[in-house]
Amino acid sequence: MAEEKLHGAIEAMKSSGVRITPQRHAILEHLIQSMAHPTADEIYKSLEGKFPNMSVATVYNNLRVFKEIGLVKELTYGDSSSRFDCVTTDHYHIICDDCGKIVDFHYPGLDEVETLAEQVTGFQVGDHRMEIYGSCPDCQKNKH
Amino acid sequence: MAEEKLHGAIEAMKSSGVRITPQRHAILEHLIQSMAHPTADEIYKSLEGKFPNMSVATVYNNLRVFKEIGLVKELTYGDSSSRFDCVTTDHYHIICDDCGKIVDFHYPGLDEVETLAEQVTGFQVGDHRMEIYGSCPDCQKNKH
DNA sequence: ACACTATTTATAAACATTACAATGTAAGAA
DNA sequence: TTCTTACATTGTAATGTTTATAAATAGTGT
Ligand SMILES: [Mn+2]
Ligand SMILES: [Mn+2]
Ligand SMILES: [Zn+2]
Ligand SMILES: [Zn+2]
Repeated sequence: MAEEKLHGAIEAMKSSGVRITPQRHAILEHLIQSMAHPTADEIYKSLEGKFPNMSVATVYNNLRVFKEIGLVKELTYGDSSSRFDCVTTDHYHIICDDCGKIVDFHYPGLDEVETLAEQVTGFQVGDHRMEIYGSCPDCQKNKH
Repeated sequence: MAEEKLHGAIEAMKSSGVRITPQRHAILEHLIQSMAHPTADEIYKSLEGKFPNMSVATVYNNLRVFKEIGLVKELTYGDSSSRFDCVTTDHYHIICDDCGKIVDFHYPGLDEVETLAEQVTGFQVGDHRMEIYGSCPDCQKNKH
């Protein structure tokens, strides 16, 4: 499944006129295989064995390119680094306050909320963001 | 109304053993009077007439103190500075993609979403965050 | 293989925020 | 009121993430 996704992503790059470089391929591969919503620096570190000379700027540059093509979504947080997610379907996230783990959470889009917000505020609504915070099963055990 | 709120906030500080300094008073006053969810730097700049020697670190320090007492909530954003909100009642925000304006949006808490997330993920949920993005009435006009 | 241009690399810079140490001061005690 | 002292402020340096820049490199169509 990851194979096909990678292949599809490469096709998307080709049809957008974006060159396929070894670094791009590796970053994309890492993103698709990772379930963990990695940071730019985590990607950078995980590839330094394969690409000892790769610059961290390359990771950031390519994540921006992937975002522009729509292959990747950036999850921003105030305190710490952004995390990156291969978009397949729309989904929300639940985040552990204790260890920072991010888990996908599928739930129908909050369309009524958007509609009401439009009526009440006069904004023309385009998007929304929702995240749930709590304690993951592992961290619950380690607490008592 | 702002008067009473400020007074209540000062009482909360007293009972938490937090000293009332002129800088603290002014920062709190600015936060309570502002509808605009200011950044630390905006607060700093707005007070430089009154306190020409105030350090920006003082603003950050005190915003942290206010957060710890529960007088203020921090709204974090990936790209840019945090914004600060005097908490009265729970509410959401709608944010203009074009000019950055933040408007309060009152809506019942998404309790069913939290409950379902708990069941599905095994997390113990404590909180959630939701924001709506779009184009504010002013920016809609300026577009045409 | 060549040419053209996008991409990578290395490094410096930008920016928000925090850490630190020295100085100043709020608030309770005497 | 004055004294005391722990807490607060200030100025500056440091941190961490992300972006900008320019020179070197390499992908792609011909
Ligand atoms: Mn995800
Ligand atoms: Mn608000
Ligand atoms: Zn956890
Ligand atoms: Zn606007």
